[in-house]
Amino acid sequence: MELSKTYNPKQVENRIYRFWEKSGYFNPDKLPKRHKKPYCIVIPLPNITGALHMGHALNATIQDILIRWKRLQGYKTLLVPGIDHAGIVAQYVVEKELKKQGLTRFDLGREKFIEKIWEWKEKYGNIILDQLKKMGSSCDWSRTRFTLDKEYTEAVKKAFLYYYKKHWIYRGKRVVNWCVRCRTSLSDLEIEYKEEKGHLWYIRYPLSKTYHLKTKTYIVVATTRPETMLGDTAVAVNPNDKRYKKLVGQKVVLPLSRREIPIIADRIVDPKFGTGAVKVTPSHDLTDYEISLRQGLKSIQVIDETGRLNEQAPRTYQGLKVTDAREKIIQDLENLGFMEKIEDYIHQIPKCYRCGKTLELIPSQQWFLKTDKLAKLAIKAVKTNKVRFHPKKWEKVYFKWLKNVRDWCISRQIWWGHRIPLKGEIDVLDTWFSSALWPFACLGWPKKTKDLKTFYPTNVLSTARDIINLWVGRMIFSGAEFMKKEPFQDVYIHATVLNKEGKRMSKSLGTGIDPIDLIEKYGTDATRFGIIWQATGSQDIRFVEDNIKMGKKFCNKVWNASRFVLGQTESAKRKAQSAKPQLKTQNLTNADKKILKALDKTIKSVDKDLEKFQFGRVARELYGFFWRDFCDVYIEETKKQDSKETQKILFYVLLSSLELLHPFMPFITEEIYQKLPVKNKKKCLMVEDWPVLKN
RNA sequence: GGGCGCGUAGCUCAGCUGGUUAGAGCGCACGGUUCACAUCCGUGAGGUCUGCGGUUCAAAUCCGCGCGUGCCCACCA
Repeated sequence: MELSKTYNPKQVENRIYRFWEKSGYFNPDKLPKRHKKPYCIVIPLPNITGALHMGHALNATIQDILIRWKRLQGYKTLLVPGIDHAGIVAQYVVEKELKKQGLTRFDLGREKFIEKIWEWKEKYGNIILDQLKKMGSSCDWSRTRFTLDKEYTEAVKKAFLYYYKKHWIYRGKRVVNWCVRCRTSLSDLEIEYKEEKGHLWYIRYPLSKTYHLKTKTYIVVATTRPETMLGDTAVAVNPNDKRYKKLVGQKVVLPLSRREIPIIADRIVDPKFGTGAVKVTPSHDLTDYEISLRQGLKSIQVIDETGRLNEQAPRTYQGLKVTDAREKIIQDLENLGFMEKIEDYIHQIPKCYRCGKTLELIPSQQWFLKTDKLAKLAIKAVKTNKVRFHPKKWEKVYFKWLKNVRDWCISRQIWWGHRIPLKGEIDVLDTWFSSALWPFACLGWPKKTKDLKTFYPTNVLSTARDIINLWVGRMIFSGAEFMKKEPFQDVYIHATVLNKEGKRMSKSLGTGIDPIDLIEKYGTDATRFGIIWQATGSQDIRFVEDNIKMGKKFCNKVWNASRFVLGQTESAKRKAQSAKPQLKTQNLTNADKKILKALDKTIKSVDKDLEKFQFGRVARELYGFFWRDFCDVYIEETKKQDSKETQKILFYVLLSSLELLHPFMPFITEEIYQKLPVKNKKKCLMVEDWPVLKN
């Protein structure tokens, strides 16, 4: 039972992973009987278009550390894997494929197109799960769920109809964010703002009684979007603005359209911005829409769903794309003398979070979920400490959104997703509507399954900060509403992985690093250890490969120390050592006592810090203990002392170390364990007993 | 505009509720080992802990302001 001279992760990892899968221990039902108390984590649903990036690698490691640690402690552990159908995203990817053949989804028709996405899903949908396996994740693959599978679809239907009967879902024509490329509405959270250089155009709106410009009988409005003026239905000023007091109630004639519109007063207008007078376009601006509701203004839609000007616009602009219409309108305004001045202006432009296209705001018939009561449930859950954020500061982000939340636009005009379960409806639901149900739907809800009873509520949710509102908040209120219990106790928000320059890793920018490449180069254990080493506090991680190298060297150290102990322990070759030897305290040397004390201290702090999600700190503790205390000091000391006790201690400390290290570097520790002559050996290190304090 | 972070050795970062000569990994210099170590061990150089001010017997650690930097939110058109 000797260990090879060097550790070769490539030869070991696949074999060990298959061995674990065969053991059945990823499945809580197949764990030894003593594993009683449930401990469950549901993984953040990766979407079917996804590939593993460093953020996933970090999160996969974190979740697996927690699960393996609890499994060693004798918990009945379950890590639930799943894939999200990712409505807009998946549809976008497949549409892009079609485009290469010169086709659109409309050429194929709904049925055919959905078939295509399913085909695509079968082909690529499991890639990310395979990559999680490579990371060593001990998910119970027999419980893998897909958010569009039959049972999950039932859960979504049930949830929708429940809200519908409760009158929390309603239909209405509202101004929504609209992507003209994806041809669908988007929720507030699906918008990404991008800073762009633009202009602030100052346009003269002449007073109607004197429709001419010479005597300065006009009011100047400032706008970043002159083309929307065709849909203006008022000009608004602040009620306290003395400059315009006399004009309120009068009318102006809208240039180009030559419609008469009123000058009104509304408190939302900031007198300090621009000229203090703002054009009001209720159909294409949210603030303006709200003004129109307050003031009873009508709404004229001039931009249609394809991003072109419609028949409500003057004939010369009809059919033009928004950007072209803008050019022409600016030109016309200048020619006619309506343009006062133009300033450079940098502002945030709303973009579709998937295709990146600039969004339009247009009035549209959509389904909404009332969120006031649900938001209160979500707030209460955290306020009463039923759900705790780690680090706590993220509560602020959470509360802030929930306190200002608008009703949730849950309908999407795409084809890939859950059909709205009402007669005659052709829209599908927002992907996040289904993922909000994940912690209980993945366990079988609405059926009253054994899993649901055993594992709900789950214990920890570990995820990235950018979906605190998009996902975490919605899971919390869904759980509170449907299960009458919050879906998890602890929410761990892990650090964001940046590149060395401090920029977010991004495939499109070419700044991403593929963890699979690192695994190829250094092995999974080294990659896990290296990335977790940097996961301290909530500080974002500037990824450097040096840490992975360090992880590899550490693996080498663990391997060689094990070889040494195996070689030294003569008796080990003949008979199994007791995992928990009776150590005679009176015969111990100072070095013996010291290492045992250091081990106890390490066990204690590892437990304590894992409870607090201090993963990086634990990695350092383990590293320091094993390399410095055990290898550099104790092993060197044992070369000078010779006794049976020493051998027992060597063996005992090594075994305990392997157990402690196993959650962090599962493969190498399992491989070594398999070669150790341990008395009452378990089938896997994975289900060994977690070390206990000696004193 | 509001909010949240960050700024500690050449690089990436630890340093919890303030208290002995400020730590790790990588890198660097010197020496040793190669009978656990595709290496490892030992020793060492290197930091006015972003700047200024304050609280304190005592501050990298708490407070204020400035500078630099990153992120999130927002109905300044």
